[in-house]
Amino acid sequence: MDLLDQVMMTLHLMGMKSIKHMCAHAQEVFMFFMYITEFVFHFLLIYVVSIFQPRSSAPITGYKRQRTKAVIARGKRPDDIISNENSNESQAADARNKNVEGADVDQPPKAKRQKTGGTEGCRNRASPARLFKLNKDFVPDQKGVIIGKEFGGILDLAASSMPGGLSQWIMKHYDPEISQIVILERGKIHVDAASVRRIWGLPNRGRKVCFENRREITKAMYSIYNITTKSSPTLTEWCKMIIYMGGSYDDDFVRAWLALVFSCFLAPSTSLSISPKSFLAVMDVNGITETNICQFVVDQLKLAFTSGRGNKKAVCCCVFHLVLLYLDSLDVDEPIPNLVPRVSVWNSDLISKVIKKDRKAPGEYGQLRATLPF
DNA sequence: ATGAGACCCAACACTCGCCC
DNA sequence: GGGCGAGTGTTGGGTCTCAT
Repeated sequence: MDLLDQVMMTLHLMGMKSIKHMCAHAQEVFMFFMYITEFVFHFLLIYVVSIFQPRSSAPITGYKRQRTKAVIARGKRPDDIISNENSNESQAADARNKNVEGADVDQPPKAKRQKTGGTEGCRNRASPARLFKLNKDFVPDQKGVIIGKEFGGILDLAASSMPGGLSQWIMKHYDPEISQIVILERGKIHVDAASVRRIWGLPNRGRKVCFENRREITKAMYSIYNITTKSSPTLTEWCKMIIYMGGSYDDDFVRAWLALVFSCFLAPSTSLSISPKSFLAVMDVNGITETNICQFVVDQLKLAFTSGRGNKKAVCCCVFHLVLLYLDSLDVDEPIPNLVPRVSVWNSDLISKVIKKDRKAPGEYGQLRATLPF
């Protein structure tokens, strides 16, 4: 609230009526004088408090602190980030920001730092964050049934976010025609069902995954989970529903969790609702181990990157698999456990450490040697 | 009804540069 | 050189609109 708002509110609270009316009676002149004095006192008090009040009540620790209003008001978005171009507009915008914060108007804007990568290309809609958060709170019995369905690799997800720069770089080097990550002068990494099995430990045998809308299956799922809304529940609502199951580890729990895995990680759409396409694949919980999930992941990657979809802004497949596959092929000069599925090894710390070593330049990777036969 | 895409928002992570 | 404040970039989750 700015100073003017505070003054207006004070006036309102003090019940300021018509001054003319107040002066109508001589004996009230003194009262009016007192009133004005009180008003001025309030004004000064508010002004002094506004000067000394802290900008945020949050504790200031390192770089984790509240931003000033000018920055908080509107976060940077991909379209805004034209950062390294020294355009007049961006410099003017910088100057405006500084003005808001009371900085010296005549100072030239500081040079912007280099971009480190990010979302200037396709935006990956498959995020491990939601699953990472949800999985943390599962009880051992719930984890047990998921492991029993050979989806334990998803539970082992040790990284809470995608390394943006590297994933953008890898997406540029993925060739869907031959299903390989092709890095010039270094070789190729095969993206096949066996690689998905090695990284994620998902089922790699049996029938093809049916990933399509079936009205009767959707109806049945809605009935099981008591969904009465016409439209699909959002992923957030779906997660809450799983949490509210309160540690239950029956088929309904597994089915709901699997639908989430498909909808937000293995084959996400740009929509943030649970995808009814996944219902057909997960309806038969006991048959999921006889469904070739590994091949499905590979097929989804191919589909997402085929030429006809090249102009899309969002990539709806498991890009994280490409990232882990690449990282796992590098010769890192430090001991990395030889566990499977490999996803359990690659936690956020290790990923960022290796990425740092592999970075050639902002947005460019390939510094480390590869150990796998390219 | 559903998915695709653009845009929005906020929290967090990172880097730079000042100051001691 | 290290701590810290401030600015900037990244990311995940959201809404809305439009096409199918």
